[in-house]
Amino acid sequence: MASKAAVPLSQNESPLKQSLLNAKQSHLLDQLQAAGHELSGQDLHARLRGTPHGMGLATVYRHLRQLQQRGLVRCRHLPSGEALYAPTERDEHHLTCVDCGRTLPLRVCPMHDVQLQPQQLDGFQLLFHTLEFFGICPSCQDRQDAP
Amino acid sequence: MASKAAVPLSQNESPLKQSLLNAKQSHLLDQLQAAGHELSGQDLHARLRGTPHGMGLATVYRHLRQLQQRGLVRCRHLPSGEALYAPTERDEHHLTCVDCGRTLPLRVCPMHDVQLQPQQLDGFQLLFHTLEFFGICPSCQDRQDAP
DNA sequence: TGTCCAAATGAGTATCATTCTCAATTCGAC
DNA sequence: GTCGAATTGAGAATGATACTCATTTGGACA
Ligand SMILES: [Zn+2]
Ligand SMILES: [Zn+2]
Ligand SMILES: [Zn+2]
Ligand SMILES: [Zn+2]
Repeated sequence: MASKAAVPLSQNESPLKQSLLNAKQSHLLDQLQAAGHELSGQDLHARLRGTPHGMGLATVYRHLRQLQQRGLVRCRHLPSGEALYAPTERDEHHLTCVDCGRTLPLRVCPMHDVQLQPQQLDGFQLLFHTLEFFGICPSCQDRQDAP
Repeated sequence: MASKAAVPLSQNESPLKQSLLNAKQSHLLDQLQAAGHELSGQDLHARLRGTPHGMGLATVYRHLRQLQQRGLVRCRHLPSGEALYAPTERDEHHLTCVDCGRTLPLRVCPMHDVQLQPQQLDGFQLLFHTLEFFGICPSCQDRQDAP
């Protein structure tokens, strides 16, 4: 993640992002995009500490909420209750073991081309979705069969 | 606890349910099915208090976890962090406003007939899924347009 | 450049759902 | 009835997130 040539805000920066985000929000989004995987609020706070873009924990959570409200970031909750954040542009979901908690990323989003009926939307402007699968992983299946 | 001859457990009781659940777990599941909508752990504890099926909060959460591990119950987390539980047999999902939090139940599950590729499952035994949509409700759209 | 106000910030504190601890109780087998 | 194992629940601990409020920042304006 180190760096992309000093260009703080990436090239794929959208007009939306430019017009609506302040510097700290952009840094959070950059961090999430660069990480390549989900991060918790605490993770983000820890990663930015010491860098020129460090910010307080309260600010991290405040901006994560706003990024969600703009549809740029989505979060899911682990069974532990911890919330993990990811950019919505990365349309990834997971398969999680209800027993040991092991998590497996899915390569494609099964909702990719499924459309919600406009009548179901009831006027809502759709921003993003969360989709998670739960099951029992192979090793937990074995443990259950022969304990 | 009181009696079981009296058939407190409903007629739709499946073999799975009979063989794997104890009395308290069945009462929790019955309560969730009877409610017709999602309930939090606190809700369940409050509803059962005073009835012959009352149980401690710790027990409620313990059994909710086990019901999830058996694939009989699923939960989703509100932005507030509160977890809401529902029976997996009720395949319902929601559309939630990221601004005011208003929630709209969807009538049908868009994943209903979408199948996950076996190769994606990597040996997992699939139990259930969670799917939630997020957007901006009509009244919050208005407020944003003309503040 | 100096003054002003509104918005943004963050250290510390509060909240609150969930989990943990462990002594007491219940269950089941003999 | 007795004994060990499993279940239970009251209360305390945990931990992520939200809140408070005094301070800082930033830009408009003179
Ligand atoms: Zn597992
Ligand atoms: Zn998706
Ligand atoms: Zn709204
Ligand atoms: Zn569904």
